[in-house]
Amino acid sequence: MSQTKQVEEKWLSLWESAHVFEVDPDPAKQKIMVTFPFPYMNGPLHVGHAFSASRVDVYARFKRMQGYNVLWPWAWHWTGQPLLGASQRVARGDSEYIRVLREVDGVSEEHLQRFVDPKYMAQYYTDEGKIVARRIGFSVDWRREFTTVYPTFQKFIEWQYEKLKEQGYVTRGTHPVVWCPKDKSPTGDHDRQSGEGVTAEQYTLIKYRFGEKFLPAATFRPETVFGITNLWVNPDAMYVEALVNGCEVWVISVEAAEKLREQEKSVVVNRVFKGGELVGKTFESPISGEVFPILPGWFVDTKVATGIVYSVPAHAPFDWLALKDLQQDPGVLEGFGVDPDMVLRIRPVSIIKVDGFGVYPACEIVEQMGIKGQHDPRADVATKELYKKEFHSGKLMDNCGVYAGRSIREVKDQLIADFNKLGITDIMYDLPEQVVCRCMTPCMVKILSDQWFLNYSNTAWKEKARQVIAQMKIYPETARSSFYAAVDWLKEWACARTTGFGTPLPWGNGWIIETLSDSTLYMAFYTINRHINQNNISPEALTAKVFDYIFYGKGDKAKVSGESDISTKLLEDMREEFLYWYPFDLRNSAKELINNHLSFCIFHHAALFPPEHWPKGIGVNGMLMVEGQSMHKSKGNFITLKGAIDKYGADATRCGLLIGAEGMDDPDWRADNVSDLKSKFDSIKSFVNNTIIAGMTVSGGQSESTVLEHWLQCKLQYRIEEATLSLDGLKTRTALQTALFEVWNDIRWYMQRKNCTNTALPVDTALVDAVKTWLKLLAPFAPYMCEELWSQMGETRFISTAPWPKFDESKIDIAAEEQENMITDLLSDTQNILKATKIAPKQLVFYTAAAWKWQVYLKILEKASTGEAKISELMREFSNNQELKPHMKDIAALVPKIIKTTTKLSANRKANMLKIQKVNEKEIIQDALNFLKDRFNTKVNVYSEDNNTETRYDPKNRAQTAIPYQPAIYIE
RNA sequence: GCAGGGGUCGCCGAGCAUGGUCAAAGGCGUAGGCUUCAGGAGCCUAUCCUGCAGAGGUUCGUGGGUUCAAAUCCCACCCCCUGCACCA
Repeated sequence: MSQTKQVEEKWLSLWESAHVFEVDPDPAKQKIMVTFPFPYMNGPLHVGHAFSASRVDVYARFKRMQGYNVLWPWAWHWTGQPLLGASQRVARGDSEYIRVLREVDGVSEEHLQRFVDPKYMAQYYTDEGKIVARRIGFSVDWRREFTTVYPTFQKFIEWQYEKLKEQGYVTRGTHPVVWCPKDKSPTGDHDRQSGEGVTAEQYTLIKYRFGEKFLPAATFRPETVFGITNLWVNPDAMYVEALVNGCEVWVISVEAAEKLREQEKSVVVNRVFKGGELVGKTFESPISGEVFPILPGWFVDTKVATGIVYSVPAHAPFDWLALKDLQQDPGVLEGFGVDPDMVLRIRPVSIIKVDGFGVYPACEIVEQMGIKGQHDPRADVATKELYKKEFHSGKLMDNCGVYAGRSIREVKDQLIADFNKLGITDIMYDLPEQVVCRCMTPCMVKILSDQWFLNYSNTAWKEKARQVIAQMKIYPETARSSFYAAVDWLKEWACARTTGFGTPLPWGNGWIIETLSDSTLYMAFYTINRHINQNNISPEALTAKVFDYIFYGKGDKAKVSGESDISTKLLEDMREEFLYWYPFDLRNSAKELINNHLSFCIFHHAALFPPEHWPKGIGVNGMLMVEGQSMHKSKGNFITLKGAIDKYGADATRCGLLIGAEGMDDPDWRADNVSDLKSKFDSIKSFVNNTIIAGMTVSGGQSESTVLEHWLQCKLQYRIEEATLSLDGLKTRTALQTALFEVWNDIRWYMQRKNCTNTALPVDTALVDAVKTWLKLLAPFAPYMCEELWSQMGETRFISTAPWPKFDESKIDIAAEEQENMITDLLSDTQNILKATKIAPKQLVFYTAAAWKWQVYLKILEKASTGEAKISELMREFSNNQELKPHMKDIAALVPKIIKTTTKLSANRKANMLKIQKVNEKEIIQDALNFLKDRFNTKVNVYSEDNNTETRYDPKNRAQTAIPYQPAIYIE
């Protein structure tokens, strides 16, 4: 077993046997409750789950170290259709699916056999999931675990839905769905063989009068009815005359008759015939009463809508092309009894004025694009482009009745409503593309009647949901607008279906609450489920009155206890536990859930809980990519969490995920980066062991407390501040970067400056403290490594519960900071010169500025930080100064130079320099001499400009160019 | 199409609210050096272009504009991601 794995197992079992993450209410402590949407158990946990959940865990661990009582519960989602579908695919022997189960999920043959039972499958993944969720180090209180098919949980859901219904949030209605006629069930994306993402589109049927009968022509653009010239039917396809809803006879395609039967229409076919029979006859527009001919259109696809299409050649490229073809080749009309002259007389009727086009946009665009005929594929492109333009910028012309002068955009909905009222239109749904069910049956649109909805259209409910958002923290803040947009946009949501796992609607016959609708309020259930699990409370005992008492404090507890067989003590405990933990402080998930799950959660809390129990914070993050691509089992880039931990260990996996992104950006999992991270952790381990722990034994705790130690401690304070602020804002990436790399860089710089890299030299207590702080800052991210090193450094308690470092103002040492700033500036200036001159140095000499220059420098700084440094003003002041007077000639040259360099300084540094006043640069450089020698691998000397010229080595007379904080440099 | 979020120096990414401190943090990669029996790791240095003295030039999706000054503000355009429903 690898060392990493040993360490992981060791600490996991120590945490668990010490019950570190099992938390009960503690009135003495402030609480934090964090949650992560329960994962759906039709497959193993993967690195995508781990990314979102790791953010939760890091936050939980951080808050725990800050002294909060932190609850982080977990559960498993079994509700819904996919588990059944998956199980059926195994039962059916779907070889591709089974291959994936074997190779990606790593399911053994023995288990696979039993996957024909969906519950077995779900239990398998749940068990596996729990093992990896523990291994990755999630600090979960497992006593509160459940799956959504637990009868006790279902009692909670029943209670929730009864409440929603009481308050009028549940409504009934009809809804079009993509439907598999064989399964007799809605076919969601997951159940489809092909046609993913396809949804029903609504056509307007304009019922043209055809004697006593009707020709319902389907369109998305009913406004074009004003520009009709003729109808198209496919002369070779089969049509029917059918009695629709017992009152009207419709002429439609055979396929359409089938489809309309599923759309709440009774359709009785009287007669079947060939479309050619219709050609040459005439019909009447219901709007104008005008009479038009029926012409042959072989392009008409009877599988689409009604198979009857009306022609608007002025605005529809296809219609124009088809008409032109007929006019140019009248021969095809033979045998239909159509007068070719009549066809030749047909002229487009323009009804829409659109920018960039003349009277007949369709004719123009066909001309412009050089489209040859109706079979030219670009005809489709032209159609799309023209439709778009007309919809957005088109205005209806005078021949459009009451709609004249209005834009299509603003008038469309009104027009459809008006036509409906007049009874001249109907609606029909159809699929824009073919959809095939997993059972290989082509799907159609069905209108489900008596469907149950959650009425998210309810304006009062929306308003309440907005209030929930307003009082909540959103991480990152930029996502807030998405939540408001989601609340505005949500409308009726079908909350029940007839198949799959889940809780039956308490009042509905055979309806099961669907999966997104049973995941909205359950966070409250975590608070009490510990008691339910531990006391084996039966589902029967969990009556509505029990929940009313626990969540609302309603009713007399003695009476409730008597009726439910739950002791009053237990009832009280549950009530208190709920009140203690609720509301949750953070719920974190991927951004794709904003529009459904997370918004539903907001809605349901708004509906059922008072403001004091409304969610306090929601976090969203991007979608995990793998090597730059979205992760899919089918793409072969699917990474299970188990696989990742086995390969890189828990710490590197966590950090590899979190270093990828924060905010709404999509993190990218790159195997190379994760293994780099793993080896980085290895070197941290060896650094702590070989340098720090070994050094501690040599030195036995010496403390030098030089400026360098102060500098290290000071820097650390900034890192603490940055990491703490970042974590409070759930900026896990910034926090990790600070905790890992920035602190590391500080420590490295310290080590270099002390010339104590590598070997087991004595280490200063300041360094030991710094390393301990470092481990604490890293502990939420890499808990296993940190526990291990923490204990190796002699600490006997868990780092997981050690106090989080606090920013300590007293450790800020601006003089130390400026000293090191000066050294780094000197270093980079020298290197810059070396690079430009390409000199191989024999000797380096630094000259620090004369004392009088400091007076000048500080005066300029003072001026620059309060306002503008004016040269003339400064010169006047300096010439009045007796000490400076002798240097006026030099000062004249110096002042503009200093002004230039000081403008480059940050306001913060200027302020610090002013506070410190003059520093002894020579001494500082003197102290850094060994370091500088090392760095440049040559002799280094330092002189002060004040020194006597004779004792100073300065062959090129550089010393005079020295400026405070910018010593002159001479390279030999 | 609609809604929300984005486009930064080889890559990943900070910065943009509150314009100047920005050739623009940090990480990765690459190159050179040290260390090492060797490999790896570690440590150091460099990494837009130019430059024999700490400097200059050209960059932040594209094109305009505001300003003494724009990665940052305004306008237009192009491109990418997420969602668009009965499905987790």
